[in-house]
This record gives sequence, structure tokens and C-alpha cells, in this order.
Amino acid sequence: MEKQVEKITSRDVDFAKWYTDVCKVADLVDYGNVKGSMIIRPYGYAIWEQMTSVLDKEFKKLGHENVQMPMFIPESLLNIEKEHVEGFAPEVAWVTYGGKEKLEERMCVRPTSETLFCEHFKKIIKSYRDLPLLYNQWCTIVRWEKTTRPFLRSREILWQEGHTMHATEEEARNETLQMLKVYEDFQRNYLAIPVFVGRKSEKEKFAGAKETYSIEAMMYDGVALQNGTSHYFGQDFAKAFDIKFLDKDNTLKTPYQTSWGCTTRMIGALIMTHSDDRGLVLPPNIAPYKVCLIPIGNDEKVTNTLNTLKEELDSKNITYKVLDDDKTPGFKFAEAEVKGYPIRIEIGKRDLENNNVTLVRRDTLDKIIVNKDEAIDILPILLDTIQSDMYNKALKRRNKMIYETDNYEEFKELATKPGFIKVNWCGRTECEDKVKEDTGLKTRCTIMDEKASGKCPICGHDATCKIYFGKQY
RNA sequence: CGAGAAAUAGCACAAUUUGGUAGUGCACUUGGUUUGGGACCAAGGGGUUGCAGGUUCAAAUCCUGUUUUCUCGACCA
Repeated sequence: MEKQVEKITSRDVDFAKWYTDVCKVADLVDYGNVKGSMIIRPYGYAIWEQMTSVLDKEFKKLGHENVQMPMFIPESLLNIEKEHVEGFAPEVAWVTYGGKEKLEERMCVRPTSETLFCEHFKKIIKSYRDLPLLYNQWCTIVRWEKTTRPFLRSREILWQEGHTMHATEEEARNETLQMLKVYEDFQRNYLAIPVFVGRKSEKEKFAGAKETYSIEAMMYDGVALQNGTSHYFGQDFAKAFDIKFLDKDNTLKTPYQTSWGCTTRMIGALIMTHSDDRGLVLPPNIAPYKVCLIPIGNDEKVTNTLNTLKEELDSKNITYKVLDDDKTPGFKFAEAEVKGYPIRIEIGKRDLENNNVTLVRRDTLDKIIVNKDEAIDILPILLDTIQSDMYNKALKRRNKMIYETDNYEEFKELATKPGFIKVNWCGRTECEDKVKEDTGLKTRCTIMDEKASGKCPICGHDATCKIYFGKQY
């Protein structure tokens, strides 16, 4: 216990340092040589693979197909949609040499692939029969960020981007919201992260989009993390790229477009939502290993029980990790805690004298002594309990940090506390700017299931929606 | 990108003030003893002191530049 303190800074002492300590001590990530690049190590990558496998199945279930686009975008191509290029220009990386020769036209490393998809779509969309076109790609992108942190903000980002084209506005709007829902359900059911889902303000929306929707989570320290976005583009890109299809009525029409994405930032959200001073705490539904088996001593009975449990876990398809070297039990317990395995099973001869083993929940550290023959049978229920307990704990904590006010003086006071502030809002950018200047807070997203009911506390105009304000990562 | 701090073995640090043989603990390897909260004994391996210049008989140490990390700000979908 003493030694943990040396390794992981306490969460309540220095949250930022705690976060990077957990990332490193749990062997998730190491720094690359270029600022903002990261080496995602096997355990960190295993978590990402869990995420991608679940999401990829969901995408495919809804008819999306995976593709792989080039990573370079010629400058002329990036420049086609005006708002888009203005939004991204400050943070793209440029390739200007090929070998020793200076390129005729410089190319950027994709910061996102709307332009690449559009150019391709122009070639392959001819008829209404080609629509909807539902593509997705798993890839890395580059955005030259100034401040970087592992998983939360890096220059090279591992992500997924969906790009779709539709014959009608309604269909495209439905797609935008449908994919938003996929993200929301995923975060709730797998990551056990409570999220707000809503529309971004004009000021905060994606460069070139008509509407941007986002998933907003609140971290342990009350700071917001945008964890997934879905955009409705209308016809703006399609018109800029001159994409047309021949509809059933034999007239040429312009299709409607969406894009949506989420990144390894979700790993950061996972850490900053659930983990503690002992290390990582992973929700069972996303943990690469659900169970950690810890034999204590090299007694024959211990070894036999270990082997039996392994067989039972295999037969039930429950993933597990075994710590069976000759480290001391204390070392193994600490190791299991730092890695955040949801349940560890301690197998020692003291318990075995009564045919028992000890189960320990990572989230609560509660110990449960059970008969060794029943240990595996109760796991599925216990894992489910841990999953829902973790969600509820996170939800309760988040809800405590949500404030509501209709008075701007009170708003400014609340803004000094960690958390979100819920207000009626007029929707005007100048109010956002004023709040930013007075408090440093920005709008998160609108509240979709609540109507405006009063005046905007910032300017006194009639409110058009309700929205959350908060500090962001 | 601005202000500040830091960089010495995988990690944490010492030696830098006052230039003169790079060291300690943990980790690692081998053998043995151990095993219910970060074990013990013995032997061993590991370094271009972030990188590049400069000053000097001599640089981890002084100077300049640069890269990376951290903090605060600005920027950021």
C-alpha cells in the first residue's frame, strides 16, 4: 500500500498527474518521440480492440461497410469546401517533399476524410439505386494540436469515421441521430459512462456541417469530455463536390450527407470516470480480461483448483488472466488492482481447507468467500452487478455536479465549481462569447428532451433551448 | 503558440552549487529459500548523462541552440 502511493499520485491531490500515472502504471500507453504521438501498448490496445469489435458489429448490423481511404489529401482537394478548410487549416500537417524532390502540390495528412469520401462518391454515385451509401473506416488521422495528453488530445488519433450519402434529407437526418444513439448506448452499456446527448451550438459545430450532435461525458473532476460526434451535412459538401444522382422521377438531384466518429479518447474517458488511486477500474463489459486468477503458494491443491477454474472459465467463454509466478500474494493483488481486472479470484490453501476461494470485486474491493465449485457459476451475475453498480456510481456523482440557474450572477458563481450548468439559452453566439470571457465555460450540447421555458440569463432574450455549459478537456 | 519548470540505467533519484573515475534504491537475469497485501539470501547484467554545437588540458556539471514532458494561459469539432 505504501508503495502504490509512490507510483500513482492521489486523484484528489493532483488529478492531471493521477491520470497520466494511471495510463503509465497500468501499461496502457507510452510517449512517442514526436509531441502528441503515443505508443498504445498491448493492454491499452486490447481495450481499444474490445471497443472496436463491439462498435464494428453495430455499424455492420445497420448496413455500413468498411473501406480504407488514402491518408494524403492534395491541397486543392481539401480546399473545395470553404468552411471546412477554414476550420481545419490551422491544424493540418503538410507533406511537401517526396524523397528529395519538392512536390508540385503539397498534401496534408488527413485530419478527417470528408473531402476524400466526397471525391470518391462523385465517381460512384449515379442513381438512386446507389443510395444510401453507408461507409465507415477505421484509421488514424493527424491534427497538429498545441497541447497534448495521452488519449485525450493527441496529434495522431486512432478513430473510426462513418460517411454516408442519402437520397433524402429525412433519411440523412435519421442516420445522424441513429449513429448518435449507437454511441450513446455503447457508452452507457459497455463503458458504464453516463452521457448527455445533444446538439452543438453554431459556434461549436464541425467545420462545414449543418448540424453537429455530440456525446458529452463528465469526468471525475467535473470537466467535460466530448466523446463522439455525429454530423448532418445537408447538401453543402455534395454541391461543392458536384455529387448528383438520377432519382426515380428521372431528374438529377443532390444527395444528403452525414459523418460520425469516435476515437481512443474513449479510453481516457473510461479512466477518468471509473479509476481510483489503486489504478484502473474497468467495467466488465469492456475489460479484456474479466477475471484474474491468483494462486497463493505452490500447494498441489492450489494448482489443481487453479486448473479446474481455468477449464470452467474456458468452457463459459469468460476471459481471464493468471498471475502464477512466484511473486508474493500482495504483489499480485496490487498488480490485479492496477490493471483493473473486474474480479480477482484468490486461490489459497487456507480457504481450500473449507473448499472455498475468495472473490474480490475491483470496483468496491469487497471480498466474497465462496465454495470453489460455485465460484464460476456466480461470475456472470457478479459481473453484471459490477457493470451496473459502476454506471450508477458514475451517474450519481455526475448528477451531483449539475447545477441549474436563471440568474447570471449566480451562474458566474456556479462557474467556479466543477461540473455543468444547465440554463435556458437564446442560442446566440454573442452570449456564448460573453460566458467564455467571464467564466471560461463553453456550451456543451443542447438538452434534446427539454423545451426552453423562460429567458436567457445572459442577455434576457427569450430562450430557444436548454443547454449545458462546462469546462472541457 | 506565450510564460514557467524539468530531462542522468526500465522507474524514482544522487553526483551539477565549487568542471576531475557516473552512483544508490526498486525493477531485470541466474541459483536457492519462500508465498493470504508490493518477500529473503547470494551472484550478475544494464549508461554516448535527451539531442547538436561551443568553452576547457578535462563537461552530467558552464554557455548557445534544439527536442520531449509537466503546469498555467491562448488555441482546439
